[in-house]
Amino acid sequence: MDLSERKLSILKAVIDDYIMTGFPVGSRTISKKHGFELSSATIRNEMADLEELGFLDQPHTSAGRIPSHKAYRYYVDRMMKVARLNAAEAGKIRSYFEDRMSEIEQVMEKAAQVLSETTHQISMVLRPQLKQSLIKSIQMVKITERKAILLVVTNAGLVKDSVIVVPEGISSDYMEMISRLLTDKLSGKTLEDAEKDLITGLNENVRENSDLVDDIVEAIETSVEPHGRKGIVLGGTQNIIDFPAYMSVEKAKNFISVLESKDMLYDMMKKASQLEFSVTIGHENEAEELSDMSVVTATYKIGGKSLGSFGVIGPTRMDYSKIVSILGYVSNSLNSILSDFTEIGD
Amino acid sequence: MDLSERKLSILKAVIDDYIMTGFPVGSRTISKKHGFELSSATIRNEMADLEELGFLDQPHTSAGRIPSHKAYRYYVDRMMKVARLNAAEAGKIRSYFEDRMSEIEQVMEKAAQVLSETTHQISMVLRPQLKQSLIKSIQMVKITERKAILLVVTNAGLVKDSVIVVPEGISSDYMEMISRLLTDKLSGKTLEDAEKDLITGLNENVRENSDLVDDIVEAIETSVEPHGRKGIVLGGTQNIIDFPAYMSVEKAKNFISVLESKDMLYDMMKKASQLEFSVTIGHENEAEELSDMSVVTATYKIGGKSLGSFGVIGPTRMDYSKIVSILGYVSNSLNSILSDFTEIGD
DNA sequence: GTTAGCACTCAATCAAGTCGAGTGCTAACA
DNA sequence: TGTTAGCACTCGACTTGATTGAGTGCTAAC
Repeated sequence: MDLSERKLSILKAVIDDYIMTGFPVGSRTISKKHGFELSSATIRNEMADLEELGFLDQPHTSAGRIPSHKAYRYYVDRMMKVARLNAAEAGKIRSYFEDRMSEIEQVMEKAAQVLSETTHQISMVLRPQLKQSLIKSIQMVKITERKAILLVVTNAGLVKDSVIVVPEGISSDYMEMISRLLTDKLSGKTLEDAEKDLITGLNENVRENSDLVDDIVEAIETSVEPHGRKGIVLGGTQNIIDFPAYMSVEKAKNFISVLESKDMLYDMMKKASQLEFSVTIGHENEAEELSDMSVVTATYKIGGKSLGSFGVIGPTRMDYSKIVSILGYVSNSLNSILSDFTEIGD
Repeated sequence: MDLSERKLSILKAVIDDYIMTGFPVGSRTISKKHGFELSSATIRNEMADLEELGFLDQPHTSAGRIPSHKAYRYYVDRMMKVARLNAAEAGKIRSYFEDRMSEIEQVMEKAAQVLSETTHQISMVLRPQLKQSLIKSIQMVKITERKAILLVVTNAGLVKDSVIVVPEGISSDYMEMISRLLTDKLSGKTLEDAEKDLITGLNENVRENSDLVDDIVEAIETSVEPHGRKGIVLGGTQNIIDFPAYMSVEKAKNFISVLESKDMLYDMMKKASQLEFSVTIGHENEAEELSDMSVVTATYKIGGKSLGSFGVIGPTRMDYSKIVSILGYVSNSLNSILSDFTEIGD
């Protein structure tokens, strides 16, 4: 089935406009906004034809037209030009795939997940502040010809286990040598310091493998500041549709954007990590935006030290007793899991 | 500030009822549902007092009462009993923390995340079907006194890297021996078969360390069927609030529950993994529930073989051209990342 | 084939009216 | 003095009807 040139361009205009705006498109709009040299009446005639052919639908008599499923199909099959992504978007996608999660990171994600699913609220987890943890050892293990796993073990446990590519022909012995070298040089230092040291001090010893060194440095870097974002993991943001105060889509979006900026949450959670439990109700929240929300938090420990907090946020009408008991259980679970990471005895 | 016994129990009844139902609570409700031996009029008097004291609010003159923030605070501080979690809930929480993600799992999560954030739709990623991948080698590496990392390498790359606890006093040499033993015994087999073999065949050799064997079996188990759930990762479910068709909260919840059951999605994605790209619009979807949704999918390869698919789902009104180009880019990224996992040369 | 003109349609919006859950108050009762 | 029945009152939720205006289809002229 072939359409005339003109019908085609009108159809395309309708589809484009509707995809952009979401409102039914009228004949006048087409003739004005899309630069046709035709009057709205003419467009109307053509649109009537397109409707008869099944490409356009009319929600009701006096509304504009919207593309039918058939129109989308036609558009996808025959009219659509697939643009290349611009650099910014491509970069964004790439950066997502570039960082891996450490064991601890994973536990944080799991915690966020389980909290939101059991409480039906939005959950928040503050990542542990690892900058100051001390390195115990660094090991590289060859797993295939050109791949190795780098393990960074600190007094807060295993914080990084990432796959790195190694130059061909490196022996297991050589790797072990490097591992020992790294451990000697860095053990006892904080992750933060280690990062600096590595860049300046290591190159001489393994100059011939500077790519490898770069990979190692990068791995340690991302273990200090994973993702480079504020250290909050959110979970269950879809639960917002259960919040009665946000029946209006407008408000809900607004709140979501508050959550996503994360600054406010970060400050809150940071403060909360002082107290084993905290319940903040409505106006007690410092932030204006949260005056009809409640926040319940608890803390987790790594190596006996309270290193971070987690909790939920939701409407003041929440089942506090249940939530507190869940938080308590999760706190225990986290402490025991995280202490598993930490070795006893030093 | 102390309240009379009766006021207290009325306040508690209001809070409990309101937390349950979400509707303002009337005096009649209290006197009936909560088993008071008082008439509604008496309750009304008490409620009027409680309102004056600031514990109850009235949305408007002729409505029931809702607890004020002050009431919640009082409740949390003085009245609330924190129950112990029942076994089912505790179990659910524990099971979340029990499984770790393999490298590949992580990549899947990242893909879901980046897709939903760039397209503003709900994203779906089908986990690779690994049952049939062949084991290349198995290695255990001691990282601290009582911890080791178990690495399972297949022809689809590294599929599992989990921390396991080992009995005290096991030497690195002994571990290397076990690694070699496992590799000899299992290399060339599929993960599925390996699992069965392990349970029956290995115990004799390392009988004294049956806990260790159990851990290893479990690790391989979860790499075959991670999480034990249908193999779909969802992302960006909060984007549902941007779907105009789901302005009504009722419908939105309904759709979310369709998503969460996953059966339908699983079948769809499984089918989609045959085609490099697919666009399914509106009624073209087999499922009734999705007749006003469109699904766009693409596939990823591991070791040159198309092992899974991913895509987005949203209202038929979506920017197909942009979405297809994003999917294309993600497909390329995934292929190159996943082929990094796979070693060249066998 | 194109366009101006005009009657027509129908969702969206708003005002007025009705309904009913729940209240506060009063007076009687234990 | 505390409790209760009775009743007028309030006000949001819902219904109904009128109004508006964007956009159409059709006709007749160009």
